[in-house]
Amino acid sequence: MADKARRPRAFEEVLLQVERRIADDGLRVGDRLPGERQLAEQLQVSRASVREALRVLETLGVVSSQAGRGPDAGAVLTSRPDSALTGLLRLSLGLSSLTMREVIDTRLMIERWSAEQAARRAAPEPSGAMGEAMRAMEAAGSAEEFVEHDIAFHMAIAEASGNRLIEAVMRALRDAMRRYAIEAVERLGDTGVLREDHRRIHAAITSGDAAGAADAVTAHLAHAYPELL
Amino acid sequence: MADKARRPRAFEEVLLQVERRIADDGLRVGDRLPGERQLAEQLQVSRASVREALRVLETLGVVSSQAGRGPDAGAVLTSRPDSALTGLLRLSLGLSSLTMREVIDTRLMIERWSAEQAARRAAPEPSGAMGEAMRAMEAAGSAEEFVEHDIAFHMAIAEASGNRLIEAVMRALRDAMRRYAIEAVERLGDTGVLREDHRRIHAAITSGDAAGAADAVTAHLAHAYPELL
DNA sequence: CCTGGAGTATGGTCTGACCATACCCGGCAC
DNA sequence: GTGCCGGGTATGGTCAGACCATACTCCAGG
Repeated sequence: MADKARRPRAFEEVLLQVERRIADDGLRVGDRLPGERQLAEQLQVSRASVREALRVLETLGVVSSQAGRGPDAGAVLTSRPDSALTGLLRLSLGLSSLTMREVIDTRLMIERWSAEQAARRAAPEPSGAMGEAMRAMEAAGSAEEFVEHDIAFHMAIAEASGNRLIEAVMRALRDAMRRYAIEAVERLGDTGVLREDHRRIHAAITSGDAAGAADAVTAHLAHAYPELL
Repeated sequence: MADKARRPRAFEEVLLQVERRIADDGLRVGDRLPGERQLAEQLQVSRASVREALRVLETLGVVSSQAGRGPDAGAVLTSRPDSALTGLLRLSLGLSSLTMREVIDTRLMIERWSAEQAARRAAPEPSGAMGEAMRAMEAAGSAEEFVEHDIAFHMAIAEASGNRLIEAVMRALRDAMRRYAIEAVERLGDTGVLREDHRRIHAAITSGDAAGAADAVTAHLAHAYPELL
């Protein structure tokens, strides 16, 4: 007999219906969902079940709830995948179901790819975010501060890749491993090597040297996490 | 005054406490959380709020709830990040906040990397999962069936990379784009090119040819999604 | 020793109430 | 007429308590 496939829970039904409505009605970011009470009546479930479904959607970064009244109130469709990914990774690391090695390897894969893409596009770098982050790192007074600007530097590369999915994953990775990165910097003591790496990466990208950028990224991570690579 | 930082909601407090407990008590996968009623009393919130928090954790793939009694009942810590990632991607695609191009590009990045890693490890492929999937694809009678085994083939590569995070992301990607993949196969009509690609990828990996495996993967995706690459 | 049913702990769901927030709008003061 | 101010109201946030469904535990009886 095998697959029992237990009766779906009420909130799962709500989830399906809402998802279907998003697809069928062509709802976009910024549109509003019906109120909790209204949704409950339409789907013949209790408001509590509707709320559980909305909580799931909120966790997935698909809706954002605001109390009160007016155009901004209620459950509004949004799109912020980062927070969900971050929570996911942080908890997975907390549960030791992922090793830091796996996270760093993933980061290496993403950063090599992003740097290559960014170098191929070459031109843009309109915001000058990478340069600004590099300057801020020079002036950083603590490991925390240094890492903060380091994240900004690497996120600028991910943004320059032009792929929002990869950018979101990268953001989540960095957020989840922030503490670990700070410890790594403290352990390292001198950040001179890292800053020099950044200069090389930046130079390779702005000069359009994709292969050089990828190699520089690889060397950089090896310097930052010698215990892993 | 700027940052109001509205009062945290009750379930968010529960979330924090549970997360803290996981870290402090060193809880591992398989351990159980207190019952909903007990948690509600300990944290001085209603059971509804506890349930909303648990629903979030379940969404993130951190706990799994089972009714009834006994060792397997209650909220058990698990680790299945795939489902959360899948929902996230599926909804993001539904909301058009991600394009298929971004998803395919990400897939290309992951598959190239996985194939390279798998080739470097070379030896294993103990389960013969790749070969089995290839045989099943030969016998497939419909696009749906073909894609199902195609997913199995590519997941076998991701598994062979040895990185569970990347494997989880890959699983989510394939699940979220299943429908799109089926349509692509139907549009293509003849799967001969794809099957030949699979053979080349498999041969490169088993012979330890990392660069060849990566190139074969790139060619494969270009054949499958000519409109994008 | 085995078997079956009562007991019970757990999640799943519903109801109905009340609070907090924030817009909307009408009326009042100027 | 203009402006402010306060009630009305729709929305999410929270709670308490009840009942149902499920599945293990344990003990009585064969």
